[in-house]
Amino acid sequence: MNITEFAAYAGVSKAAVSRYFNGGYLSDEKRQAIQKAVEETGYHPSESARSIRTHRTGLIGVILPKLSSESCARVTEGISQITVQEGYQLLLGVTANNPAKEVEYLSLFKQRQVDGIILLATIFTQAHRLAFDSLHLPLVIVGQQYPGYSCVCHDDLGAAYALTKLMLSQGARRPGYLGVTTQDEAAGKERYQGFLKALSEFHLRPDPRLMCTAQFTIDDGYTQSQKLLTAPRRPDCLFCATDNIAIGAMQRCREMGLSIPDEMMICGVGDTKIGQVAAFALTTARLHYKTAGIDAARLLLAQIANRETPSKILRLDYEILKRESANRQNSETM
Amino acid sequence: MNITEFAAYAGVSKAAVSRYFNGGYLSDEKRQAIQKAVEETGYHPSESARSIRTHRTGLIGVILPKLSSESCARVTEGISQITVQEGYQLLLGVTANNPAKEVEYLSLFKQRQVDGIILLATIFTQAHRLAFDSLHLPLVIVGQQYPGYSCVCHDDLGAAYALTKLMLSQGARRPGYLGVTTQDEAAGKERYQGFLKALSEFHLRPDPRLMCTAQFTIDDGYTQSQKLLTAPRRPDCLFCATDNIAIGAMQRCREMGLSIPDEMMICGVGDTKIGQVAAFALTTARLHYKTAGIDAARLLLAQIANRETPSKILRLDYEILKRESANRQNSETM
DNA sequence: GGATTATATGACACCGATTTCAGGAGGAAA
DNA sequence: TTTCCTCCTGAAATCGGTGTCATATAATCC
Repeated sequence: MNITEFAAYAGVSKAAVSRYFNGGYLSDEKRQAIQKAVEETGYHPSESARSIRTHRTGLIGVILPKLSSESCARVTEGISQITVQEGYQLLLGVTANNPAKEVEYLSLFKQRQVDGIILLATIFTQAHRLAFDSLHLPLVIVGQQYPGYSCVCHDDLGAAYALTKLMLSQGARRPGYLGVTTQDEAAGKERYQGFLKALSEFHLRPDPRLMCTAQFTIDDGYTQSQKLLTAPRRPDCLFCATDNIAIGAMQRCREMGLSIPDEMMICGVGDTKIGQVAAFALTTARLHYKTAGIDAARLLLAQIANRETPSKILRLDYEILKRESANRQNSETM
Repeated sequence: MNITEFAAYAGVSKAAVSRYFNGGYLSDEKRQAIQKAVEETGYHPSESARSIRTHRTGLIGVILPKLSSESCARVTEGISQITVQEGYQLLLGVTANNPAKEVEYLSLFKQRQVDGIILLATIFTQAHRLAFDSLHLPLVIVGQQYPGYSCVCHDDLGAAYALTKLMLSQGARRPGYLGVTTQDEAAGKERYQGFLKALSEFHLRPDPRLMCTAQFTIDDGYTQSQKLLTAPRRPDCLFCATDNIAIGAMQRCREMGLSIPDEMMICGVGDTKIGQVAAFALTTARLHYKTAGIDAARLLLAQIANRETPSKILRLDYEILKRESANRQNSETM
């Protein structure tokens, strides 16, 4: 049923019906007639038709690498919470960790004329720059910083620094590093720099033989940790760029019979569920994923409503959770 | 830029432009002219405008209780994989475990004229029945069975039966049950029946003092397990309706100093990451969540294309993963 | 050669809404 | 009584596309 039929059914004009749904002068008499007709027919205006006139779709695009990653899911849940309150609906773009697909979704969402886009960013390429600049749409980036656009990100450097320092201050002197690609500015480069900063504070030189990168998975944490743990002089503590990687490394340590935390301390970053229930509860930095989603959504809505500058940077803090995996009860120093 | 402006720019008629994007007779000459103009201007037709005529939006609605639940995320990832291939995009409705919101989203998505809906169902109410019947839209239900509609579900009864039997056949004689509300037909009622079936096969009577329900979380598994584990004669094995609950219960066991699996065997259902890395690797039934998403998407697409009956039931099987938490090396019987 | 068919074209009606606009009715102020 | 404002109304234009249709040309068939 369309507005013309419905208006006839209700005995009013199309304009009156439109005013009923969108506000505008309308006598009580007609208002009630329409309300009654709505109840009887279940009529509701077509979103497609209305967005063709209003140029707003009530849609927000969310682009993310993987749904089954707890951090992404939590960010998205934060986004959903806020946007739904304001009557928006979420359009999902899952890239399967393929940066080219991020760009593809930007354009796909643009075609669909979403009102704004939130990008859970991973790696930036030249194509990203072009896509951003030709987007002409409110955009908020989560997890990475990118000049000229609104971003919500974590204090990756600070968290990595604090965690590494925590291990060093408990006596570790041969720190190992199991990170992710430095193409990822936040989880790769920033956390690496945090690690280095802690080392230099303890007058330690980074040892390339004790450093390695992995994918964002438990499995690869397990696989890649082998090189480090079988090195001639193996590390006495291990900073891992994510909880998943840390869990994988920890499994390897258990298999090798290394005692945790005495022979080997381990840290992750993120504070996902998995670290809490591991054989040795994982020392990690809690990152505020859901808050990031909430803040990103608020920033985006403000941008849509033109209440906010389109390039505001929000940096969320972290919280160190000192648990078994890096907690030496009889540590010499604290 | 709209089609009229663009047609003028390219030096052709509106109809030619439409044919360019939708197929239809078009001379090479015009085709090239339009292609050139597209490259120069970046023009693309408005989805809203086209769906107003075609009555298809290229949108599929997915309604789910929680994004940060691994099982939901995996189903959704399966859905995304298939639908994206076919050029559809996903509209997300997160209900935060509120069945009323499921109904709300059904109507919201209908207003938006999505081409179909996939519902990761939890609990059915009277309102659901009404909403389903007045939907008039392709619909596939995942995780539960509902007569008259296409469903993709797991063999919940079979999995629970097999797991319980696995524990009983290793010598357990006082089985405990930590389930979820039986309002949930699949995870609640079916798994409960599977548990009972195994008991009766071993000529055991269910003991109400050893049975309890919990929410779907680790925390509540931990909380609710207390009653069972501090019962006068505590159980010697525990069937938990989900992995999360099992992990919570296992934490409690460790704290109480119960040796696993000798004093207490534990099972979960689902095979989520968390069970694999727990202190004692969790015995569980792998449910094929991603496959469920894939199948549901295929079913829905077939329904949209009118190639499939709207009430086909798919029941996926399971796979028992016998791990530490319920694996007595020296078990008397197998 | 005439009939048929395949290819190609653009004007125009149409999809289902919103918004403008001209104007009517009623009340208050001058 | 006139003027002005507010409240209310529906016809019509508009948004940006798609689909139909009448028409034209060229190729093919008998």
